[in-house]
Amino acid sequence: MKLKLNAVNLGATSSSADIIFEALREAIVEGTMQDGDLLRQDQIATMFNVSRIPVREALARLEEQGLITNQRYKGAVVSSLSLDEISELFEFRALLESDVIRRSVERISDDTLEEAKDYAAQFARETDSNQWGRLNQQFHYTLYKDSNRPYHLQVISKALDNVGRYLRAQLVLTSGIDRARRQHAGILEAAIDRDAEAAAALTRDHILGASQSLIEFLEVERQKK
Amino acid sequence: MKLKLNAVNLGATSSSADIIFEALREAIVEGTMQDGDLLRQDQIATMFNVSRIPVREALARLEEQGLITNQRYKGAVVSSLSLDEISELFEFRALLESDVIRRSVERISDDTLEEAKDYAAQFARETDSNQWGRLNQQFHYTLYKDSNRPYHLQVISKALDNVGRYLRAQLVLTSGIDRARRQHAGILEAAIDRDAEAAAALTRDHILGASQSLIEFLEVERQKK
DNA sequence: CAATAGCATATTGGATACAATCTACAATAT
DNA sequence: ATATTGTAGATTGTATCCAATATGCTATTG
Repeated sequence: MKLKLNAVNLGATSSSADIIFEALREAIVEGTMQDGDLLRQDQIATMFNVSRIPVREALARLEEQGLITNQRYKGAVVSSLSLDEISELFEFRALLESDVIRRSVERISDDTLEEAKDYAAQFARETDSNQWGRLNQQFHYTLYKDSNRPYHLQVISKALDNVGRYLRAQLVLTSGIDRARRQHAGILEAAIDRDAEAAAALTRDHILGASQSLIEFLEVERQKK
Repeated sequence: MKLKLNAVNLGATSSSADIIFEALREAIVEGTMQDGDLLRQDQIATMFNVSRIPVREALARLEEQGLITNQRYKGAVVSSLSLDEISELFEFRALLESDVIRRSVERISDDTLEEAKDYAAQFARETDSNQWGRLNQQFHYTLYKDSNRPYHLQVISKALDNVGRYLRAQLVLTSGIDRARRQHAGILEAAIDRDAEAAAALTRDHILGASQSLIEFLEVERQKK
């Protein structure tokens, strides 16, 4: 007989290391932890009420992602990116994301379009700047998801993690959010028209435009110091 | 006064975890360890004469790279890729590598061209199939290195790690190595002519061609089981 | 007083020890 | 005989402990 019980796969539960990794990753991506901030193993271990062992495993994975830098016997710091590195990351995203959206729009479903429309609307009306990063990402991701390119999406996601905290800074500039809204509308329209080439070109412009205004902003910002 | 001594940066020395990570990575990429092989922490620890702690950190990093898969309380196995996943990885490489070689050839130095020529010659005359993978990679890398795109190269490198063991299988097919030699000559010629577009197009064909013949090979191979 | 050496403390890297969980096989029941 | 339960050994996850190294302060020397 079939047991009537909503079971969860306990074998797939997260280890402490998984949970700590996710928490630290999010803190870095969201900007809660800033460039150059020190990560003390003991301090993190105490915060999560575990020993340093799982913390170290989480740190090893974060370093592999490029989010932190480890110096033997000295400790780990949140990586900081040079303007050149940031610029390269945006060009990387422009290349990949325009390719992915092209393939996605070619086969996009009506349901996915509805979902994207919804996120675009939420993004347009959201006033809390802390939500912008997440909503922006959800909008774009929705438009990519029918591409059937899981590896591409994973790589895009990692690249986004590495620029997330800088992107946020860019959106908070009022012109940043306004332009993002207009450009989202344009991309969405191209997707609705099933015009894959237009969607790809607009996505590319969207990313490179954000890059340019971010770089200009950071040049002034970093000059100050 | 300046001390006359060739010092090495001891602060940058590798931890045990680094060394174990590299060794395992190479074993997987080179195909010494096969798809589905189990990685026992204790066994690896004994081999390297350390405790399981650094082994676990190496495994955490390998999993982050996608080279192994970890199941809580069960252990780690070398990841195996479906034909779809392999196919996607080659398309990913085609996209990125053609972009990178385009930028690289635009500004390629004579020294770099000489180096590439040398690797192409070595690859053409090499009879030991164990060397093909390495020489193939060195040839391509040389042609990419003037691109000034370190992040792109790093991502390409990781993608290559994930298909390395399959690529090797493809090259060993006689038609694989022959075609690779011809195509390398073509790409090299385009680079010498500073024809970035041609180099990009040929690189793309080279990668997608290898993909197609590999997939055909694996379809037969996997059918057998 | 400046520069250096010596020392104390903090922090990381790794070994050992133990707890949680899995796996395979024996024991038992139907 | 087959299915289920119990148990032992193997393996992983984590805590605790020790060693190696870095950092900052104090003392000493010229």
